[in-house]
Amino acid sequence: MPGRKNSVSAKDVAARAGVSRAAVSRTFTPGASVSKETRSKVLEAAEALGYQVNHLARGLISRKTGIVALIGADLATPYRSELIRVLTERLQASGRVAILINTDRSDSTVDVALQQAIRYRAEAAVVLSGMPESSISELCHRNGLRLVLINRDDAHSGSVQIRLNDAEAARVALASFLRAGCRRLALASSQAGTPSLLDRENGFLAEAEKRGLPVLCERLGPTSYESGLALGERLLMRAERPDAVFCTTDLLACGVMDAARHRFSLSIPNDLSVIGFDDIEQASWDAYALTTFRQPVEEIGAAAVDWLSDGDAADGPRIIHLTAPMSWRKSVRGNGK
Amino acid sequence: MPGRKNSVSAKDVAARAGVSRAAVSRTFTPGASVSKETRSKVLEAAEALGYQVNHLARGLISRKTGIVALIGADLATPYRSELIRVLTERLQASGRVAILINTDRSDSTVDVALQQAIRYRAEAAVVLSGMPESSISELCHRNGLRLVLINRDDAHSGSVQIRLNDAEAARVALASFLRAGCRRLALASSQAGTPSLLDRENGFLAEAEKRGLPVLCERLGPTSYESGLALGERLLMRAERPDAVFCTTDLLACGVMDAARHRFSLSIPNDLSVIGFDDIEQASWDAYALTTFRQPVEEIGAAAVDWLSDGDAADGPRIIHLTAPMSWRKSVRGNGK
DNA sequence: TCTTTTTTTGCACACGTGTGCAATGTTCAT
DNA sequence: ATGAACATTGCACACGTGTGCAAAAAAAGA
Repeated sequence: MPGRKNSVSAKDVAARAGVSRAAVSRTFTPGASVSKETRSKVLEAAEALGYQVNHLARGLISRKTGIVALIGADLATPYRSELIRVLTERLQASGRVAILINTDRSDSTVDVALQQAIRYRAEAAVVLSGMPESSISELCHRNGLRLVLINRDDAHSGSVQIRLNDAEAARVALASFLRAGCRRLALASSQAGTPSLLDRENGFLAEAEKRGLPVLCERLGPTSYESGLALGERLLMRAERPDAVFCTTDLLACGVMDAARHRFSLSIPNDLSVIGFDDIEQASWDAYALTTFRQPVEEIGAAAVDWLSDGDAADGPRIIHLTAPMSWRKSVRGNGK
Repeated sequence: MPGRKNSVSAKDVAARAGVSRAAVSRTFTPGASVSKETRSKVLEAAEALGYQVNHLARGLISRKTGIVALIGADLATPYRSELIRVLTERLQASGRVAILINTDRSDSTVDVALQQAIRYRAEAAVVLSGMPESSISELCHRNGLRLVLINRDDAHSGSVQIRLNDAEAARVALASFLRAGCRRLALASSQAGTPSLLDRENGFLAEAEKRGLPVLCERLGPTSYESGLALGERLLMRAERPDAVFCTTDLLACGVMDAARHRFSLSIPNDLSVIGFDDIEQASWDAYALTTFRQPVEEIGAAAVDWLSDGDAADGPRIIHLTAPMSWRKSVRGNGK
């Protein structure tokens, strides 16, 4: 009588098929020993009753829940949402399921998110932003929760980091500006101060200093379009106006470009060259045609899921390095050669 | 010895605190009867061991998993990702957790997504796009999975629909064009043919017909920026070029605007007025300043989560109507009055 | 046909938790 | 001091599943 209670269980199916409950369990367990005959009887009964294996109970006994937590802030941001799309797709393809946990920008909420992941016995947590406190990281390790840290540093045991060549990309950006004939350089960033942002900032500044070039530098607010607008206004109001701005994020770059065009009537790239980072979808829109560095989201997703599937192949901390290739469009003078 | 196995359980905590396992369970169950003294002993031991309640086991026994599935396609789209952000936030605030399931645009993948939701004994599934087949919908009902359908029609028992005043908004768009002095009207939409898109299309066309006005009508591809570009080219190549385009989606509108500006050198709103729908973030960017209708995402999220919390207050099918207010910017001539 | 090998099946236990029930300990009014 | 009312605690069962183990059945070999 699975009728009006809640959900139908293996016992119900077994009763209807006239077999033991174990036979039902084995039918839905790949590689278990069931005869063709009972298998088909079970499948028929399951179909008729609308039976679905309870993954919670299965995870309870087999210690494999198939759950992976995605933890991050600013989930609706273009780059972040794209990354989430890729990760969920690849996790599903590998038979897992993603739970999505929203944090604000404070690190402490990352900690409570991780605790939530532990409560649901997630196999792993992918941290997209913010840094777990090291004590929590230890807690995760003790509870068998593996950690994937994207664009963070300072990993602990039982976790991977996935990192990009941020500093290198920033150096390429600088070289591109110089090749285009730009001389009054500027750097625009947010105040978020995440490791990847810092690498981009420092990469750009260090290279400029090595070449003895001054850089106009502004940092402002969160990483958003509005911050970009404000950054653009601040930079372009300066006495000697920059003719090239490296923005540590495409969102900032879009804001800077709009400020230049609509509030200073400048033409891009004639009056101002701009380079961003992330290659969000809007960067390819005609209104921006932004030269930028492409986040290798597919590769990041593949690397993360592959590492999860590797079992305990490498138990120590690991670092995976990926590269963000330049995507040349029309926001910098010349053709990039 | 919780040491090197997997995770620490209530039994371990009980042993360390010198109490029964039931006491541990009660300590972490709000409203259960525990003395101050044992409670603190338990909490101390739990802290020391890094104990986290196993929500899977808890859900198994109490039939309340706290899991809600979000199911949809095009997860990285601005409107979709914003909705997901709101839903995850509100679900978390109500003590639940969201699992995110990606589908492609075919309805059959929605069905397998729902089965996945059942397997994890989700309390409810929020369907953001695509339509579950009615047999699957029945399966959900039988397994106690409640359904929230956003901008779909044809609901079954034990489910809510959340719908917008799409047709009404389309009529307002038409009226705004006329008030601005536009006469050569056009409609741009994708071929997705979802209920909300159809309502917007038909609302616009029906109102135009009632007033005896012809409408240039194009439908093309999926709902994306690229489709908008192509739609813009098609419409603006016509012999008598439209001076107003209602786009059923902001993404389409952005494409149409860029086509008009960068491929036909038209000025907006002087040569062409544009109205969109959704109010994605980019609509407010200076490059677009798009007049559009705001998706009440916060209200949608609140309505969905409230309905979940209502228990079985209303068991029959329900429909919640929300309105999308107009957001007046600068892509239509005049000031909207 | 009889023995040996292999496959299939059911029983029973385990996973980690919530909770009814009875027993025990505590408070309070009389 | 005594009984009643009450708070606290432990036992044991239940939730739905996977799987080792032994029994049974089937297949294979002689």
